[in-house]
Amino acid sequence: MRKMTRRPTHPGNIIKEDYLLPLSITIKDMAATLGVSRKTLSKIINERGTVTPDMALRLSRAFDTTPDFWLTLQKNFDLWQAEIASQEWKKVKPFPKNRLHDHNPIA
Amino acid sequence: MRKMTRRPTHPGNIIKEDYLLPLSITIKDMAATLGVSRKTLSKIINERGTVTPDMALRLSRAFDTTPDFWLTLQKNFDLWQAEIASQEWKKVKPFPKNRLHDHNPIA
DNA sequence: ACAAGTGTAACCCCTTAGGTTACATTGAAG
DNA sequence: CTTCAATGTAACCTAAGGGGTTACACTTGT
Repeated sequence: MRKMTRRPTHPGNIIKEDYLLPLSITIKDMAATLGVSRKTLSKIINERGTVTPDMALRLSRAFDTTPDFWLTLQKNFDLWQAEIASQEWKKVKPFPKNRLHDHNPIA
Repeated sequence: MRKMTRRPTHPGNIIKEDYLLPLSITIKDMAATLGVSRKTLSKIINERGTVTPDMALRLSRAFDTTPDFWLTLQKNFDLWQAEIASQEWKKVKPFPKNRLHDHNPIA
């Protein structure tokens, strides 16, 4: 199991680098196109906001991508955040593996 | 571009079918092992709760899986929910592709 | 009958997405 | 220099939701 050591790319960074700047469009106008407030898009682009499922759908429409692309970026970012936000989850003790068959039905 | 799929598998279903039942453990005990309340785990198993990043980390520890596995299941479920929860996102008009260089072949 | 496991409601606290409005700053255009 | 659009952001509001506890009704195995 690979552990993530560096901060994952925030979806806002992709929006900015690959769409906002190349298109030479303002945040204000892009927000209007996406049908969200300027604040919402601004927060995401400045990596202080979250790409919600609804936002991912809007981005996928606007930029001809998959909503999954955006949500995966956000998921990886959220996971990285959760890993460092608390250490409580590390106290969880694993169940004995000998009783598990991973994703196979029990014999 | 894949469209409307069936209702994605909820992570709670995986927990139940692949771990709870094979291990012959109670929700009460599993919740204790995960370090969450019975209510929280019960909701997830009955597909009324969400696997949060923190919960994904706990599940990954308990069942020797990756947190990503659980979060991806939840992400797909959330996306499916968002698609049918509202139609507003369909009103978003795409930006002209001819000026983008992202994941599409350049014209 | 009894006890355990369970779903769930009621109630609490806390966080957060997203909208509006307002304000200070920046930068470009005049 | 002046003007103004764009921007980041704070303040404020609403709605939603996660997660905890407690309590209650129901089911099932003993």
